[in-house]
Amino acid sequence: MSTIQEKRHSLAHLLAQAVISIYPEAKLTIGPATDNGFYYDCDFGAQKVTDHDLARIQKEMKKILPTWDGFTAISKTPDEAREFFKDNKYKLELIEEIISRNEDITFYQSGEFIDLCRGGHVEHMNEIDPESFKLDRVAGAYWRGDEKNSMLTRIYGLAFENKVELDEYLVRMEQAKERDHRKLGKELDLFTFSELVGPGLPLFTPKGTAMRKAIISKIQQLQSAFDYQEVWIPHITKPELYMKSGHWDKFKDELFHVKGQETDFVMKPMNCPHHTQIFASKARSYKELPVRYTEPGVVYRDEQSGELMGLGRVRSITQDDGHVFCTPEQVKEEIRNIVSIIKQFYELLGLMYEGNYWVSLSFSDPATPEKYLGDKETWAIAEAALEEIAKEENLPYKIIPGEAAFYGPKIDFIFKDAIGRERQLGTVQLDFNMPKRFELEYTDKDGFKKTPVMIHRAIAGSLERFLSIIIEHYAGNFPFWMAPVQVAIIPIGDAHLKSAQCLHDDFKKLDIRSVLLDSKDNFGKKVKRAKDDRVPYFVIIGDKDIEAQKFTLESRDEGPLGQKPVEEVIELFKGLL
RNA sequence: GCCGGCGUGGCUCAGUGGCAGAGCACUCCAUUGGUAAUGGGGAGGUCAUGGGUUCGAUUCCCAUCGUCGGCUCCA
Repeated sequence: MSTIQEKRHSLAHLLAQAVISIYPEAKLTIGPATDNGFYYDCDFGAQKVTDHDLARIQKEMKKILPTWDGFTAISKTPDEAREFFKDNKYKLELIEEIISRNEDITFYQSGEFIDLCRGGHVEHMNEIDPESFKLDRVAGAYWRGDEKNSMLTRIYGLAFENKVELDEYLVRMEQAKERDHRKLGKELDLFTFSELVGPGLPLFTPKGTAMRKAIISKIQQLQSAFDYQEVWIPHITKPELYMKSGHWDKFKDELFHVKGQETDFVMKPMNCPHHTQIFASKARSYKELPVRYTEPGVVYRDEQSGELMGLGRVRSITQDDGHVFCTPEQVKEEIRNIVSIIKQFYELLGLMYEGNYWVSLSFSDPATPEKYLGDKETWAIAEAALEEIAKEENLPYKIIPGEAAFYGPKIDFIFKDAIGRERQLGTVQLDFNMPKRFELEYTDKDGFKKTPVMIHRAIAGSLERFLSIIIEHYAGNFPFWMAPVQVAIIPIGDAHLKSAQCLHDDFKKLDIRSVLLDSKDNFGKKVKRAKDDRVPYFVIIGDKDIEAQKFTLESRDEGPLGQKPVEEVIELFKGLL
């Protein structure tokens, strides 16, 4: 019995044959299996292939499928291979690479169709259920993933063991759409975009802003154990700041440039260089280290328009940023403290459990040293330190070369989102380079000036991206502390309005976000509004409650909780903050 | 930025080469109600924007903008 990946890869061959029989001029390139199906990248030349053509191609695949039995390997000499694909520059490029690696060149034949392929197919095509796959969409993809190359047309197919599994997948995708943060953001009135303001620039409504504040203050609460000091910096700077930090060479094209009357400025795309200048503002002693600055700062990046996606990728980004300046001896403890904040925060959100997250030790790529600041030895020390901590903290880590920031290696926390996609959230970054470039120093015990180490960290990362993930994670059913509206107060009739208003005022004094549903809607409609808004609790006030001097309480997650005296309601809510 | 799809009241969507439609939301009137939509009226749209074809374009064509799915990028 063949594996699902072998089936998927075999379907890629079938797709290629279907493409060729409909578009004989098309040039095939590569066609691998993916984790939900397969694709084939084709060069259709001037011919335009769109989603509307998929049905026809799929029909052709189903027509060819029963005519194939298995895959026969054919060995070819380099010259035979070159001759076979003499009209296909993509395959020729692949063939030359295989030759240069001294590997055998294999072709596989199925039916009339022959393709360059290293293998991994089903033994017989009758293992493939014709109802188990479906062409999904067309997309553009650069040849070899390089944007300098020409763009090919990629045809994506979905494929599973059988129709039931395929249908289940399609249902899961439909369900994912239901919790899409863009849809829920609109329904729950959390944020909006304006064509006048521009793409990638989200505007947060009062409700969305309440959530942002709740998240920021939760992080502040968790980090308060570690003596962070809040700072504030302007949103623009002279470009010289980034020339000195090293950001300029790498990112100058992605900065927003601001033309002043006499001097030109740029919008800050990150906070660290500004923060170094606060550290540098006076002489520092080893006695005051570590110095820990934090700021929920907004940065601006001119992201490519095609990259923007709801709150997932924006041009105005709020970072729950923090920078620690410390001695080399203090590095490990500081990083451990940050890891502990990240752990607490994501445990609270129910994301931090075995199997749902992993840790990327994002290291430099030795093959491309020009991408990084500083010398090899410093990098080796920094990377060794991070790995040591990851081991000591028992983090499920993998070393990912080439994922480092240009100034230092990172510990990135990667969580699975609502539909199983991996999303990077918290990050700790070790930086020996920027302090040197900014000539930061402190006077050590021995009276000598020394360079501090800088640690960059973010708990939520980008607040916007964090929100997009958390909205989908909870499907809008936010925990009490984060919910934009925490309690809905529902008076049954006008006679109960006064009492409802009193309770509303009590909540306000306690910083509990309540809403009083005092419209003329009838009771059922008010209940519907509270439920539609996914308010965690609602309180009902009617004759029975006023008589009993209690309130009827209902929880979104647990259902009716019966009548409670006001003190008990308030105690319950305080406990949830 | 690149490849492809899609743009109709605030929202969700019908519809058509010949007067622009519904439900929800909004507003007004009546209804005074105990767990998911009370009834009736009203207002609201240059059919994304700009060109073109046509007697006539929301509808067909082109461009721009926005958005969605990918690719590339991500300090």
